Amino acid sequence: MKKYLLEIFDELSYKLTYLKETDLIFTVPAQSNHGDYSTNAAMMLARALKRKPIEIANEIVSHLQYDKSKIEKIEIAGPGFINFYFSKNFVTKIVAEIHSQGKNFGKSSKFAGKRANVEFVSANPTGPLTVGHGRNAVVGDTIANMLEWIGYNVDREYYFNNAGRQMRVLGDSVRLRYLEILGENIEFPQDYYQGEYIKDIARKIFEESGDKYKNEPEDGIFKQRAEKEIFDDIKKTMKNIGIEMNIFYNEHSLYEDGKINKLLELYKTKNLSYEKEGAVWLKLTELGNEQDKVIVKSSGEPTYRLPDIAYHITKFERGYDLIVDLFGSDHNATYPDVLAGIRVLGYDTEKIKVLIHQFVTIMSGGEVVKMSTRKANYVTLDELIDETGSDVVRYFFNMRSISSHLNFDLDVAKKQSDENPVFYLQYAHARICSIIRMAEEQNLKSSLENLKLLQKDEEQNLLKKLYEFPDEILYSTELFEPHRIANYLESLAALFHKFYTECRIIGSEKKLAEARLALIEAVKIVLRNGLSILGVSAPERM
RNA sequence: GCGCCCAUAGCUCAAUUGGAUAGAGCAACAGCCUUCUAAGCUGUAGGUUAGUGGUUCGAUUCCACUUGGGCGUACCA
Repeated sequence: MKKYLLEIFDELSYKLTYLKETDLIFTVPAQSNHGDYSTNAAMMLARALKRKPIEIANEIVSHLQYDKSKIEKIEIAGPGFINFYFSKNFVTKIVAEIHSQGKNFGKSSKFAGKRANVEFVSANPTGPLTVGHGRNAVVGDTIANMLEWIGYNVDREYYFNNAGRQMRVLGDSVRLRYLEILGENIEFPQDYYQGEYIKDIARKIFEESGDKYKNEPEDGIFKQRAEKEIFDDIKKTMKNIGIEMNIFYNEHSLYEDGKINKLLELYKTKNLSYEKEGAVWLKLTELGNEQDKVIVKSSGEPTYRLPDIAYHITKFERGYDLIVDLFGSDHNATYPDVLAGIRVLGYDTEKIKVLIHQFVTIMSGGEVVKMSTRKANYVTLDELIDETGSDVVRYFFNMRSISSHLNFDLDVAKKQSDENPVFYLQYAHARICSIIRMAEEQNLKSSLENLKLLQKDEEQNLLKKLYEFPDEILYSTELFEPHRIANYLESLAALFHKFYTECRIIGSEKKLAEARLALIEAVKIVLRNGLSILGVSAPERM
């Protein structure tokens, strides 16, 4: 429907050239008595043309050439809205389109041939993924899916650091637990990793090698083993919610191939850095930021900024058209420095999209669960998946705007009941599958021959919603807002459930039953496609 | 102090780059299963969109200030 409107307006713009002055926007009005689609173009143009909106609207409508079998009625309403009413017959045509495109329905080629890199999770291997990481993981993977749907070739990338102080503390935590198992009297510092998993790793080393490593330093076997065990665990957790990274980028490699030193030299020769109090500072104030920051400590060790900048430069070197960084609000102060450091070297930072999601609050029994990795007071993502299932986890993290704090109510998530919104969608899909099975038993098959019989409100509303799907994906993706897809699917499922209660299939007149079967098959395709973007399964039975 | 994010129905949240009468789910109340899955549907009730100003044909949306919360504000990442 929208496609047709764009066509006829494009044609009209040769006659009324002022139409080219504004971006034409067609929206689905909240009120059904405002038509199927509506545009505010006349109002938008009013100021520029210094004419009355109603007058412009009248001019547009009177010059518009359109097929009366497609558009039934055009009205001008309110301060100057132009409302379009499509013919019922035309509306039904979407069913055939969905059938022919199948699992590709909703895809767009707008960004075909473009390459995107989505960096997410990026947790250092110091402990299992927590529920806190879960939001990042799920949203990142979903955004990657969405970008694929609009044509991008996407790399999913995990950036990590297995060097530095954090990892030394990790290795030493394991070492102390190991010595503890050997019966030595140890003092375990408060700021070391307190989790049980540290003891598990120490126990494994002991069981395999006895006291062989009694005198090993912390950054030898202990660190290596801890890193491997923890990383394996992280990968397993990601796999459990359907996430597969295709690039793991090690920060350490930036040192090994000299990128860090090269960058440091570059800043120096460009006179963008200076030494003070034994440290190297980047002149960020000259680049418009609030204060200069240290890039190399007086100890000679770089701060995270320098490798972060070097790392992002590799993303440009690797030729991406779009670079997406997703992280939690605790990192919100870091990215302006990194961006400034990259921009000054001539890279187009417009290609970088920084997404910041707010924190997750875990609720259990009406109480807030406080979390800290260091203190080992957390719910792991794996525990959550075990208790609720991957679908619930993915849906909960996807269903809210990332700029909102997310309340994750463990009690609701665990319930296999109508309080849990993911089942509402899956139930719609399962119901459709069930009807199709029943129909088959009665030798009833869907047909695209008599779609024009789909005239009832419940049918028409459902059909109109189906039209919106490709637009919704494109729009949601360009805004990087996965929750819109969840919202869309919920309203589609609601319209289906209404249709289900009002319109019977088995038992209806044959031609109508065939057309309705075709309709619900189309709904099934859209539900399945939408759920697959979210990474949620579409069960055949429930 | 400063920066980013947030404040919408009792609770959790939507609201198409400023649109027409602010919508869902849960909870509450009243109904609907001898017919394709009641994990569903229908109805009732629930709002000064935190507050005050401003911008304009029009503001939940944009701007300023105030209040209340989250996260930052390192020679940690």
